[in-house]
Amino acid sequence: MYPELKTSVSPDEREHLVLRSWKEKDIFRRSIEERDASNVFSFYEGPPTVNGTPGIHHVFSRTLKDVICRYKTMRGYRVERKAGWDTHGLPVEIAVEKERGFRHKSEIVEYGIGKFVAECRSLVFSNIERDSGWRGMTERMGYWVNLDNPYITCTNDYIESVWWALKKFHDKGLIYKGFKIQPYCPRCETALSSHEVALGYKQAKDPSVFVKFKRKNVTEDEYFLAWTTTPWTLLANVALAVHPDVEYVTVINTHKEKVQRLVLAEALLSKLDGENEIVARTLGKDLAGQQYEPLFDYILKSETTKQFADALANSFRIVADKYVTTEDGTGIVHQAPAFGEDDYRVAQREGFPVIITVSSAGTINLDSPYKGRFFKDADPDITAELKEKGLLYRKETIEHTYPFCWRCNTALLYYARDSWYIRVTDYKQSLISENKKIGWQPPEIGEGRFGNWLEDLKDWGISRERFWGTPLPIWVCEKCNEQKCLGSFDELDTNDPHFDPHKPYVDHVTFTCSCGGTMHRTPEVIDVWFDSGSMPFAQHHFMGETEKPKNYPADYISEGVDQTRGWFYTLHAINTFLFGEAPYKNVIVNDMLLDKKGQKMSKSKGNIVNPFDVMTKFGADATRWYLLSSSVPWKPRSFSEDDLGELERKFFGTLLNTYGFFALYANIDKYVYDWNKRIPVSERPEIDRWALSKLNSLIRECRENLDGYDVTKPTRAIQDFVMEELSNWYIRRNRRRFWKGENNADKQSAYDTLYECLSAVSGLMAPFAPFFSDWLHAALQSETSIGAERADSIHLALYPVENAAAIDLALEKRMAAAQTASSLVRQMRERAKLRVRQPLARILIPVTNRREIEELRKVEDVIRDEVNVKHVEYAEAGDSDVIQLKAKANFKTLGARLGKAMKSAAARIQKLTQDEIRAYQTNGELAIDIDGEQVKLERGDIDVTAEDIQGWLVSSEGGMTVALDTQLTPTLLEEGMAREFVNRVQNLRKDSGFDVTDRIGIFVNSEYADLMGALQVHAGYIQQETLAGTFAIDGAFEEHAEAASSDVEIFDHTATVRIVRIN
RNA sequence: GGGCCUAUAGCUCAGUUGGUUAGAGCGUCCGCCUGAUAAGCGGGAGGUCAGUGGUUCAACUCCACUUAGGCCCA
Repeated sequence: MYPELKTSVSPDEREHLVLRSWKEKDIFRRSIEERDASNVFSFYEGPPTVNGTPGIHHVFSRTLKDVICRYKTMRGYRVERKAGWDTHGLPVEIAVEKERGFRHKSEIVEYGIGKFVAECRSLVFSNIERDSGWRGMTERMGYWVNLDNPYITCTNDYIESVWWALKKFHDKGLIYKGFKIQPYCPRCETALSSHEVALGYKQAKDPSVFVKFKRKNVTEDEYFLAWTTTPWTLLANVALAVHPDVEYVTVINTHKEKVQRLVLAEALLSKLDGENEIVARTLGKDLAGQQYEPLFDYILKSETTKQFADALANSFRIVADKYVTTEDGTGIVHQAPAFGEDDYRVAQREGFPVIITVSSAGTINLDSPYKGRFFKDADPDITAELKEKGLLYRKETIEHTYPFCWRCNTALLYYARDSWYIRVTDYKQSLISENKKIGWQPPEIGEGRFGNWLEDLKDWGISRERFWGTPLPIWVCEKCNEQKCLGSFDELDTNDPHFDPHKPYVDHVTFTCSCGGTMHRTPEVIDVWFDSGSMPFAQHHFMGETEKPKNYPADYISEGVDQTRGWFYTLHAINTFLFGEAPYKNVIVNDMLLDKKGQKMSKSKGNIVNPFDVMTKFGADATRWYLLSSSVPWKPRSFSEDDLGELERKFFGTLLNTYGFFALYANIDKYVYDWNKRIPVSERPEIDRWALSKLNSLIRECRENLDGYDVTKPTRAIQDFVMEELSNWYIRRNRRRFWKGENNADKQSAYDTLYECLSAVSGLMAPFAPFFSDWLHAALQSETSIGAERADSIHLALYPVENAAAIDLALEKRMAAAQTASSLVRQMRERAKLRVRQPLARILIPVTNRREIEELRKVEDVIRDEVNVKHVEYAEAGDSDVIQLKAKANFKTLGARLGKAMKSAAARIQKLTQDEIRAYQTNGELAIDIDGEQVKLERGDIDVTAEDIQGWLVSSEGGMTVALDTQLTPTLLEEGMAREFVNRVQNLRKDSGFDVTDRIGIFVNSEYADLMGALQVHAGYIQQETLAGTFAIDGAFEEHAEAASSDVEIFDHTATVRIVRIN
C-alpha cells in the first residue's frame, strides 16, 4: 500500500519523522561517503560568531548554502561540509563585560586577563552547545553540515595554522608596524571596530569655521581659506591640501567695509559673504609648495614636539591630493595627520610629522593654554583665539552626522595609534585579476562593491589592543628592535598538556635576541577577520605540508552582503597571497531580511522573527522554500508569515493532495509502478505525453538554473508545475481515468504518468525542501515499485536528468491553446449564464491556416471534455464571410524594415478592408500604399485575428478567438438534466456515507414527464457514473421505503430519489 | 560625501535581445464545483510601470538628471 494521508499530521511532525530516519539511516554521512572521493565539490562554511542566538536570517543564508551542496551531492559530487565557529573578538568580550558589569577596559586588567579570557572561552563553548542555539537551529532546518567536527577559531590547532600564515606574510616583509588612524573612544580608551562605529552615528551640532592661513612670500596680505568642523585639530595643523585639478582663485572679498584677499576653489566662491573680484586663478597643482604662516606657535615651542623640529621646518605648505573635494568647505583642507586618515596618508608621502596633541584619555596634552582640556571642550576658546588674531573668516554651527561611542555616548575621535599592518597593497594587482575569475551572484557585487574596494585597497591593520583573540606571534627585542615571528608552537614550551597560546600565557614567553636583549611578544591580538579568512587552511590545521590545502579553492561559498568587506575580502586577501589563486570560484550573496512592513528587524523594535516558532508552525521546508522563492537572494526582502502560510497551504498542500489522490486510487486498483512494464511514452495518450513533456522541460530548467547558481527560478518553476500543470490541469482533466472502469492500458498509462511526475518532483525539490521530498520519495517507494531507482533517501539519489526525447514543444503549445480555448468558453458560459454541466452543441474556432487545425484537432477531446461541448468546428477565416477579420501590424518585423514609416503603416493596416485581409491570407502578400510609397506586406508582417462572428457569442485572447453556439436543443436539455441528476445522486451517496466503491440502487419518482423521460434516455450513462446496479424509474419505489428519501430539484422540476447499497 | 541596489495593481513579486491588450499570487467582488472536499475551480474590477528630460519609427525595458528607500564605506 502507498501510505494514505492523515490530515492530522502537521508539517512539524512529518519533518521530525524524516529527521529521525536521517539519523537512523545515517543519511548525511552516507550522502558524502557514497560519492567518489576524486569527484569533489568544495564548499567553505563561513563561521558565524557565536555570541548570540541565531535568527531567521540565518535560516535564509544557511538555506542558500544547503541547497547548492545538496544539489551538487545529487549530481554525484562528494561535498564535504565542515561547520565552523568564529569565536574570538570584541563581540564576545563585550558579552562577558556585560555579564561582569564592566564599563572600562581597565576593569578587565584589574579583574585579571587570564580569568577574563577563560570566561570568553567558556561563553563561546556553551553557546555552541546550547540546544536552543546554533546546533538546534541547524539541525531543525535541515542544514547539512558536519557539526560534530567543526573548526573552531580559538583552538590551538587553528591558531597555529593562523600563525603559520602570519609568518608567511612576515617572511615576505609584508607585515610592518605603523600608525593607523582609528575611530577611538577616549572614555573607554579603546579603538572601535567599524561595525561598532556604525552603531553610533547620530545627528550632532558642531562648529563650522572658516580659517585664514596667511600666505608667505607675497607682497600684499593674502590668505588661504580653509574650513573645518573640528577646531581643536587646528593646534596640530601642519599643512593645507588642495585638489590638483581644481581651479582656485584669488579674490578681493569685500564685506561690510572689510576688504581682504582670499584664496579658495572657484566652485566654492558662494561660501563667501559680500562681493568678490577675481584677481588671479590657478590650478591646485600649481599652488602646491606655497608656504603659509602657522596659526599658532605651540607645536613649534612645545617640549613634547621638539623631536619634530626637522620635519616641521619642511611643513606649513600647500600639497595637492585628489581626496580633496569641492562638495563643501573651500576646496582647501587643513591637515592634522594624527586625526584623519587622508591627512595621515598625505603626511606619510610628504614627510610631515604626525603630532598627537590629544592624550589617550582625550585631553589636550600640547603645551598651550588648552592643555588638560577635553578635546571638544577646547573648540570655542581656540576659535576665539583665532578671531583675536584676525585669522577667523567666519564661524557658524552646523548639524551633521557624527559617530559616538555606542556604549558610553562619547564623541569619537579619529586618532593615530600604533598598529601592525599587512601590506596587501603589495599584491593588489593579483587580488584584482583573481577576483575577475570569481562567479559572483549577482555580478554587480563582484564588479561594483567588491571590485571597487579592491581598486581602492588600503593596507590591512590587523592588530587590536584587546584580550580575547589570536595573539600576534611577533616578538620584539627591547634593545635592538629586532623582530621574530613564530610560525608554529614548536619554539614555545609546548610540553605542557594544558598549553594555551592565548593571552596572558603567551605574553610570558620571552626569547634572547642575538644582540643579547630580551624579546617580548608585542601585546596585541589580531583582527578576528584574519581568523575567519584563514579557514581554508586552518580548518585542516594545514601548516604548509603541501602546495595547497585540501579542497582548495572552494567551488562555492555564500554569505550576506555585509561580508563583502568582511569574510569575502579576508578570504581573498589572505589566501590569494598564500596560494596564488582566489579561494572561491562561485559565491551567492544574500541581502537582509526585513520584517513584514519592510523594517529592519531589531530587538528594540520587537519585530524579531524566531526561527523555531516559524519552523514549528509551517515546517522548515515551507520556510526554506518561501525564503528562496519570494525574491532573488541579493535583494532585501520582507518576511511575512501570512505569505509563508499561504505557500505552505497552496504549494505543499496541493502537492500533498496530489500524492493523496494518487495513493487513494492506486491502492484501490492495487497499482504498482513497474519500470519494466510501464507503458512506453509514445503509446500514451496526448495528455500524458503533454504532462511528461512539461515535466522534462521543468527538469531541464531546474538543472540549468542550478548549474548557474540560480536558486529562485527553479523553486518558482517547480511550484508552477505542481500547482498549475500537474494538479490543476493534469489531475483535474484525468480524474475519471483513475476511478473508472477496468485496469486497462489507458488507466495504467495515467498511473504511470502521475507516478513519474511525482517521483521526479520529489527529486527536483529535494535540495530545497529536503524533508517533504524525502517523505514523498519514501511514500512512493513504500509500494515496492519495481525497477525505479531505489535509494534509502532521495538525498542519496541522483538529481533527475531530462529525457530530451520526451520534450515536445509543439505539444506543449497546442495544449496551451486548448487551455486558452477552454478559458474563453468558460468566460462565455459565465456571460450567458450557462453552467458547465449543461452540454452545448459546438464551438467554432477560426484559424488562419490548415496547419493550425491539425494541431488543434489533437487536443480537441480535452477542450470538449473540459467545457462540455459536443463538437469543435474550425473555420479558415478566409472561407467564411460571417467572420469579421482584423489586421494588426507586426511591429517587430515591420518596424525594423519601415523605420519612420511605421506609424502610418500601422494605421493603414488597421484600416485594411475585409477583402484586403482575405487577399493577404490567400496570396500570402499584399501591396499597400504608405505615404506614397508602395510597400509589399509579406507573410508574418501582419497578424490577422477573427474579431467577431455574426450570430455567435465570441471571445478572444492572445490572438485566439473562440465562438460559442449557445442554442439549447431538447436533446441537449435532456442530457443536461441527466447530468444534473447524476450530480444529485453523487451528493446523496456522499451524504449517506457510502464508500466510493459501493454499488448502489437508485429509485426515482417524479411527476414531471420530461424529467423522467430524460432520465430514461440517459439511464445507462447515469448508472455508469453513479456505480448503480439498479436504476428504477417509477417502479419499485415504494419497496425501498426504508432508504432515505431525498427531494431534488432539477430545472424547476422536483423528483424524489432513494438510493440503497446493493453490494 | 562616495559606491552598489531598489521603485511595476491595495500587498508580495514576474516581465526575454526595446515591438503595441504590462502578467501571476494574495486581498476584494461575483460565480462554479462537491468521487482530491477541513479541498478545488473560474470570471470581474483594480496600473500615468516613482518623476522629468533624452535616444528611437517604437521605451516598463537604453541614457541622463531628480525624488524616495535600502545596504556598504567615509
